[in-house]
Amino acid sequence: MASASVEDYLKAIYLLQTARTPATTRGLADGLGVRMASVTGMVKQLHAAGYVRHERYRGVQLTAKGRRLALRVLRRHRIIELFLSKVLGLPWDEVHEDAEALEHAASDRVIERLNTLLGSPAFDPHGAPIPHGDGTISPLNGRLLSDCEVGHRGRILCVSDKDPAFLRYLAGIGIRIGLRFRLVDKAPFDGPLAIHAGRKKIVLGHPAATRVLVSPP
Amino acid sequence: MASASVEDYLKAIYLLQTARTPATTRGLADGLGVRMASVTGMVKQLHAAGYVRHERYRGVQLTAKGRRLALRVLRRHRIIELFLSKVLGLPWDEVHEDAEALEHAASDRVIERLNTLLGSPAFDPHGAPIPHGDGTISPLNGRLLSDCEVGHRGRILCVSDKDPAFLRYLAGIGIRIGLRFRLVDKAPFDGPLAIHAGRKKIVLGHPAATRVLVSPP
DNA sequence: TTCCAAAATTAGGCTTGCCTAACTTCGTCG
DNA sequence: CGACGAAGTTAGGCAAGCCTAATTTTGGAA
Repeated sequence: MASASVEDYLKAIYLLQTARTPATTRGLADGLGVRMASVTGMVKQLHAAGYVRHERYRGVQLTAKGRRLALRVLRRHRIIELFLSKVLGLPWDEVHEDAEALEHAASDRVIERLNTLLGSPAFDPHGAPIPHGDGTISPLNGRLLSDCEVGHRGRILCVSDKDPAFLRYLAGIGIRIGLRFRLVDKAPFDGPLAIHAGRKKIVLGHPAATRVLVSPP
Repeated sequence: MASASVEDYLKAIYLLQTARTPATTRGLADGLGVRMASVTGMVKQLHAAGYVRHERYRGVQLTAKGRRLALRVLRRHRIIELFLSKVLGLPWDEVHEDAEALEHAASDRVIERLNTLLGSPAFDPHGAPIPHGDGTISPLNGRLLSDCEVGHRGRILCVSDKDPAFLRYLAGIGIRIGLRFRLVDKAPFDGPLAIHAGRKKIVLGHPAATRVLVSPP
């Protein structure tokens, strides 16, 4: 059985790769809240266990085995988030932390029962797809808000679950949204954005905006 | 925050004390599946943290602080067991292990929501009382089957949750039960017992029987 | 092209909680 | 009483995962 740490690292690597950012030592250290030296150490272990490929001074890449485990962890995480939100009635913007702890303690049996109880849902409370039991996952075909042109309209498909205040700010999944202008009109992918979300006008700092997927036009 | 290990030790000490057996190094080592030396080491830590009193070569005793934490852990454990059994539909004799893992990962908030979902239940699936949120617990006024005289009749009030096969064997909480005879008629509290439980005739080895509480006549 | 800051790695250390092996204490039985 | 086996403790070690400090590599800017 993989340790909770190993599971956390694989999940973090998967999430970075999925965001089309290479899984660097720096990125993992920031994402996991540990020092870079700790990441280097754990990466060696993950490599030895066959979970990742690693080229010194380059990032890491999940092997098929690593990806499989990462998706299993992500499945647990997202099913638990949905359970906490839908069944226990916890606010959708506050379930991440609890899920983070429970995902390492819940057995496959418990997870599959929760999945049944929830009706084999396709998405978690933040719009992220729930990996299937067979180790596959359906892609989201939205665009990053930060990649969109000014004037783009759509609906919020998916947001990061890491920051409760940010989640409350965006109001919800499925909300109509429009990109009004970029407050800093420099490079296309830099600086804050102004949007309409529902009836509110919102200004998003870039790091937040990169974590918003909107539906295609 | 106390570690999962600390919580497990305190829970084990509490359970031993409640069974009116002194919490010895041996008893804790057996109950927790570790070596005696490990128990001695951890007991030092528990003492330093103010959870237990300890006299060398005698057992340990919970302080008020230790008892409070033990009851919090036990509350988590029993609420989770009931949830797994009643809401997820896991067999009542198989929920112990999953609860053991989840009790260290579930936040107070999650536990209180589960408690509400379950209707603030008084007993777990094995008939054990669920400690209250305020750190108190209602006593069970039953007798240990192994303490009863031949001929005693009553209902199963509570059984240990540690051994699934044993649980299935006993059929359930509330079942009528009668002590027929002791297979070894030596000292009153020794050797296997023969009982009627429901329609079945059952032979209990002593260690199992000591974990059965029956209602008074 | 060189240089420098950021990224990455190595070396070495700390904590937790477990282990084995060796020793001490306890309590029971002859 | 005395001895012996079980219970308990101490000493020393190990693995996981984190840390800091020192060193190496990289890649972009002057």
